[in-house]
Amino acid sequence: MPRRHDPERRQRIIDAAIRVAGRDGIAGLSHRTVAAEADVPLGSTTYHFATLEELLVAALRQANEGFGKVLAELLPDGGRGDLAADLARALGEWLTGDRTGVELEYELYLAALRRPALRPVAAEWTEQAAALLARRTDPVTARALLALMDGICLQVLLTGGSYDEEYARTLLARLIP
Amino acid sequence: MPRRHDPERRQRIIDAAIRVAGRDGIAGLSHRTVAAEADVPLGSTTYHFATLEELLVAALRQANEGFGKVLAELLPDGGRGDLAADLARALGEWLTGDRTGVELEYELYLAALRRPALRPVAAEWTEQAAALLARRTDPVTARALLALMDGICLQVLLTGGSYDEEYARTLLARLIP
DNA sequence: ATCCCATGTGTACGAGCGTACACAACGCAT
DNA sequence: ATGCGTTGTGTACGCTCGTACACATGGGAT
Repeated sequence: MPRRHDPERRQRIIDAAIRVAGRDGIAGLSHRTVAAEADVPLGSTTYHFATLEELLVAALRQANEGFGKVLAELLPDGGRGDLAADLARALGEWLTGDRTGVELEYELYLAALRRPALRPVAAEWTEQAAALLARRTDPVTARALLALMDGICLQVLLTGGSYDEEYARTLLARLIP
Repeated sequence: MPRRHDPERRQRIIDAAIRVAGRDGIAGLSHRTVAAEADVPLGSTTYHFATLEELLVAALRQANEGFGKVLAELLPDGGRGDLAADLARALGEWLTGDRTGVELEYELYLAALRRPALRPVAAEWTEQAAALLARRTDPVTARALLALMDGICLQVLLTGGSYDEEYARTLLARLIP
């Protein structure tokens, strides 16, 4: 039996959970599905994560850390260029190609509505993003830009339509005083 | 045995489903929970709605119709007053007191991300609201205002914080050209 | 009055679920 | 080497679920 005393067992389970949630949604996440995806026995997931919610929190937190890094790259600090254009481009890169990440992000948002345990994770993400944006504008505008970006993302995801970067740039620009 | 051949049986089931979804979330919605809430036998819900998704669609569609009416009242047609102020006030009335309606609305969004069958329902709601707003501004601005309102709602719901109407009014005003 | 069929009801089945728990294996301090 | 505590594993229990289906019932066309 290989992989006995696997030092990264816990991490492998988290990674598998992210894959499952990205593929089937949070609803498809169970101890069994994660165990199968991670190729570990059922008892292993229950050992490392006593409750399913604990596993969910760990997975979503790690997923969000990844998103934060991406956003930080797309929003260089020194830039004094057109903030609206930068954000619109960032949204574009986020929404084109593999949308797994975005979908997971909004699933976290909306799942947090019903599960208080997820509230802090969602709040962390918002704070982090707001702080990044606040380097280029005032805090109030930063939060407003985030709100508008959230709304635009939702509209794109829900209508299944395509993303119009120029449209987003125009509207974001209106929010910047 | 009362209520045999209940002509409003189907409607009563839908109403019960809305109550259940509002209380426990869409996740808490099952044939059995709805049947119990509606005080009808299990077989009755499966007869009127072959699949659970069918029931979900019917319930959310009806819930959204209600929201549409409320929004129509809050946004009188003739008004040429301060649109941003009107919207901020509408958001306030929506977010204060019983938040069941708002939560259900965003749960619909969430569910629609993963269930294509719900996509049209969510799209309907957006179209309807956009049409209402377009009576007071241009269509592009209308959609942008909706997006920003969605984002603000999410932030309020997730941070569990209180709603600042003046803050919302200021930001909405920036979007109106 | 009779018959048909939409409607209503109860029960059963198989599956997946979270969780608990007894037991196995192994690193490590002693 | 020996014992112990952490880590890993397999199985079982009780529950809820969606769905299917056989049977009951009664309104309305004939």
